[in-house]
Amino acid sequence: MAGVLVNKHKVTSFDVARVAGVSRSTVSLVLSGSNAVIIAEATKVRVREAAIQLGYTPNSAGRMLASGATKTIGLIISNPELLLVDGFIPPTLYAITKVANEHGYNVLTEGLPDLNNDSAFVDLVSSRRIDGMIVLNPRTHDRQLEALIERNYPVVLMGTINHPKEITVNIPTVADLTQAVNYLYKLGHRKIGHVALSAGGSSATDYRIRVIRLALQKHKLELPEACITYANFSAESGLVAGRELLTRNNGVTAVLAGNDTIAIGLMRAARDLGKRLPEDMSIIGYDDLPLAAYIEPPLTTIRTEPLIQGEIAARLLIDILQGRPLVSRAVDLKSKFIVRGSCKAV
Amino acid sequence: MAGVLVNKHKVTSFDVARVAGVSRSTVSLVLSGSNAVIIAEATKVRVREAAIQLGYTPNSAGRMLASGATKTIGLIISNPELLLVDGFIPPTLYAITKVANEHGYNVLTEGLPDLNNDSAFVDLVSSRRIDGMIVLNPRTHDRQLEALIERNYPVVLMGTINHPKEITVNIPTVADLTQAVNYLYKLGHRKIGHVALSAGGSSATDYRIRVIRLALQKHKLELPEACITYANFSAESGLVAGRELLTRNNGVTAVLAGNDTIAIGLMRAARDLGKRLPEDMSIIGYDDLPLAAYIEPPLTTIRTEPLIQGEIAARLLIDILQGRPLVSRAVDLKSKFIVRGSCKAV
DNA sequence: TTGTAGGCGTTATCAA
DNA sequence: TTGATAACGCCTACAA
Repeated sequence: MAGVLVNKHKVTSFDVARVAGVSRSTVSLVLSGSNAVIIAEATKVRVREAAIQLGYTPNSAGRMLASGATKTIGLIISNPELLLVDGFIPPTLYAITKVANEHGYNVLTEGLPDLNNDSAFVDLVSSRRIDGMIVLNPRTHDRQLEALIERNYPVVLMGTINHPKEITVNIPTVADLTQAVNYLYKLGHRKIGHVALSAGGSSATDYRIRVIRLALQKHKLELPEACITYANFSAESGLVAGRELLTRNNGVTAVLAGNDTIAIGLMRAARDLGKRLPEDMSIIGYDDLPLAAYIEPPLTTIRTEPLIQGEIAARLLIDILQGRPLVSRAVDLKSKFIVRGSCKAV
Repeated sequence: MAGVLVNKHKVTSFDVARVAGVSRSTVSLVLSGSNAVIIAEATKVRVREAAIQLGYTPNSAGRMLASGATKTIGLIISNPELLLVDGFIPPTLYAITKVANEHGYNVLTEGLPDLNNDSAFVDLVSSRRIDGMIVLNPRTHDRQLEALIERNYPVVLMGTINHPKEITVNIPTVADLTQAVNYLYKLGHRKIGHVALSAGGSSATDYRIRVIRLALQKHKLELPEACITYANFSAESGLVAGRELLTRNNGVTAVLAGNDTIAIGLMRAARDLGKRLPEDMSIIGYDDLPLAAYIEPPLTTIRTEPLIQGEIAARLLIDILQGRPLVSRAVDLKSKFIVRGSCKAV
């Protein structure tokens, strides 16, 4: 009878109890491994053997209903289309799933369909389908998200909506973007452009523009609107926005791209306009995709460590769910400026 | 009282019944929108209003327990590390999540930790946490997976394990790989190499080598082991395996790469060896990543449509779950050979 | 057309 | 140290 993989007939704790000659409560006590009550070793062994013999696995719905915990965390992806073009989400998802599984949690992935709709996570929460959630790229004025945070619902944000009660893991890349700007300055660049990550109004995009401006000011330089165009995460959008930026006759000799993918589109635009890279145009990316080092020219960029971010977010949430004290309510990670070959002195 | 987003106090169907002046069964009937029984319009309205007023959402655990359905599908990722380096999974995940949500299903993502372990999906299945599952890159000799298929458990494979009872969506790229080989032949290449997707023994890898060999035979050409090296999905592995292939003195002038990412690493290897692209070396990728068109040189490749594959897999599974007849138990999709600029006549 | 009653499989609370 | 018993919240016959 060994080797039973999946049982066709439902076997319940009652069956195990019968075979082991104990009550259902005892079965539950033994199998959930609670240390609250002490149970005779012999009984434990009998129960476990019966469970294995019968191929018993506790029914999760029954367990959820009785215990009130789902052992599931929700992963809310604010812009699911980014899965198609951006490199940040997949490693994040990997890290979160890994940590969650290690702690006995499952991950339920939910993409938000569009801005106007009632956010799908409201349903997950109120139907008690998840114990808590991690929100990727949270939207700044999401009323429903704010309401959840205000009620102390277990939420960890990857990114920030600047709510006083939020719990967040974030990479404030001030230092690195500044470093990147200084680097370009030292190479002699005086007209620096920016192909933004997405349309203005998004918090990440606006933040980076602010930081770049600040860094340029230290060198008495500016970032006028004429030196910015707005892409939309993808290489294709980088090509379009890049072409616009480079044909504006603004004298730009170096460009900070919103992410590595956009940088690749931008490179294409530059080449299409007859520019040699990096001789005629210096380009800096953002993210450090695994392939950034291998493209031509190897991309100088800013590494944002999605793996580590995801891992920390998951740990934070699980700490909350298990009632452990938090290390910190706002974990700020360090990014890193990676110099490769896509920039050159003027 | 309107605008209640999430209720602190649990509100059950009993409360709704009380407020609406009906019984709990009526509440259930109305809210689950079953057409089995006809209910007076006025009653429906009263129930719905009461539900909204109280901020009632049915408890999913209760529902699962009573109905036996979880409205959740499991997405099993056989090699979760691929999330870090390969471009195929993210769009697949996107498509599956989208279709599932549209049909009222949630998606539970589960990565398989390693080969020796009991596959994690066994637990998902036997604890009745999911109604069915989609398996990405299924492993050829996974006994547990085979057992599930034999018991007619609802599983859709993306890829194949050659089980007579499997339900699968697959892209047999014979035609395109052959076309790619012919294309290189017409350009005058007579020594064609291959940087394989992964170590030999994997079904996708072996399949492609077979197809390439067959195509070459038509031209009286061969693919000896000296002209193959084995990468491991990533650009980095493509660099290493590419370097090995190109330094073997095998006279190779064109290479088929296991995927686009590997192709990018291979390009790096070629450049590092002083080769100009595409003049000194023709390269063909596989997948058509969104950025394949933008790198330098633009990558000639084979498009595998992960979006469409994911969508079909999800539809198939939902059809099964809802008891609809299947269009087909083995959906074969067409890939497409995309000519760009990474190949040149010798 | 609506209400009653029972059951789904587990955990938690007592009492023994 | 173990066992009864009562929730948990919903669905579904079946009866009215």
